[in-house]
Amino acid sequence: MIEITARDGATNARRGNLILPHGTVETPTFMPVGTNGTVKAILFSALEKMGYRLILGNTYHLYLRPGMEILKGAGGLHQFTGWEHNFLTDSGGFQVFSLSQLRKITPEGVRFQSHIDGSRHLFTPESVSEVQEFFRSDIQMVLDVCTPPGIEHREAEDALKITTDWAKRAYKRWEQRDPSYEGLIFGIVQGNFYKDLRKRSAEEICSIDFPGIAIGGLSVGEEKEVFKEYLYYTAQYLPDEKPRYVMGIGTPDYMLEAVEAGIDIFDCVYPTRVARNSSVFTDQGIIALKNERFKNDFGPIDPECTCPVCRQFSRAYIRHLFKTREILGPMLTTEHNLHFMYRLMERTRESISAGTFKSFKADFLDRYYRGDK
RNA sequence: GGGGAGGUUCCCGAGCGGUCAAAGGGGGCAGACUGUAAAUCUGUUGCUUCGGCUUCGAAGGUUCGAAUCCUUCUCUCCCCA
Repeated sequence: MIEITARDGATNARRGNLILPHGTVETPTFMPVGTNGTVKAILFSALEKMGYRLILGNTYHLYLRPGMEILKGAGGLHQFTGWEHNFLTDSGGFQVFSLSQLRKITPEGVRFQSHIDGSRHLFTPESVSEVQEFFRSDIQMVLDVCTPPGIEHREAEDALKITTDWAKRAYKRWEQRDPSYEGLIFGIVQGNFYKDLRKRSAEEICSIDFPGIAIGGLSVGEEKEVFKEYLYYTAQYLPDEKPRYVMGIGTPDYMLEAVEAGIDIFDCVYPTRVARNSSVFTDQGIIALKNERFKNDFGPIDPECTCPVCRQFSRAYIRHLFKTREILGPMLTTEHNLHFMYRLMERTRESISAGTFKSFKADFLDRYYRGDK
């Protein structure tokens, strides 16, 4: 559940505490993505030190490797990985989307082939909930059908219907969980880029008493203006008293839009993925450290940043690490980017409490877009 | 001293008479990345006033035409003495 501790007033932005089995998470919050039970290129201890209390794991990947036997044997994801705070686990719905050539959706569930060894598997809303229970996931996500922009209304509606049906089945299965398992389950709104379908999906999903609601199917290749339009449009139908989660967004501009729309949680591979490709966030935009112009730049990534990386290492050195393909390069940029994201959320929360979110967002984005890196 | 192999665009390396400014790697440069099949992928990499111009160790030669054939020189590596 979520307790709202402050509201911005001028916008729908809100601050709160998300109470979960492995501790409270301050919202709005960004979740780093840890697909395989690790946030790539960084230690849990570093995440913890930054302040992260909730990260994402992936059902699809963990189910395939190491597999259920090992995860059950370990006693769940926390025990297996050593991450002592919360895990939200994605259902595999997105992999059904992104690995579309390897799967077939039926009303029963999704049949798919492993991208690793081609082996055949079936995910149903029930089985996916059960798997996530075995993970001892703090927030499990329902299996859903995520669709790309540009499809016909008819096709989007079909996906919506299946998503709603699966949501009901998943919720029912979750209600029958083992009493010792305290994890929550979130429903996911779909509806593609059709307003009637978004509204309908939101109403159908919200009619089920999920402890939290996610907006899915955004940031799947549509234009930013379209993203914003459907974000705000969909968010208005979500219940105020429940945690709200927009799946798959993670650039400062998208995140601040989501906060303004009243969203509490987001996740994204972006900050960690681009970090491994040498891009780093600063208040003045994103820069690619592998670029030649940084070879003699002995200053920190971001002079305003207080992270350990910025205190100790220069742009020129990190560029050198990337040019030489040293593993430390991605490690340092990942740490910086996650620190940046945490700080951005922290500043966002502070501005909501102060009632200055609107101007904080405007000022931040003004500098961010202006560049001057 | 004798015998053999070879010098290709930043590097390695293919090419062995025209379709070659020259395959393929590497390196360089740039771009992309948004519920992670990603420490990945894509583009580009002689000069150009875009008509061309210069380039395959050097200099000559054969040919309509040469990185590719011939001669000499030069350098490198290997084997034998």
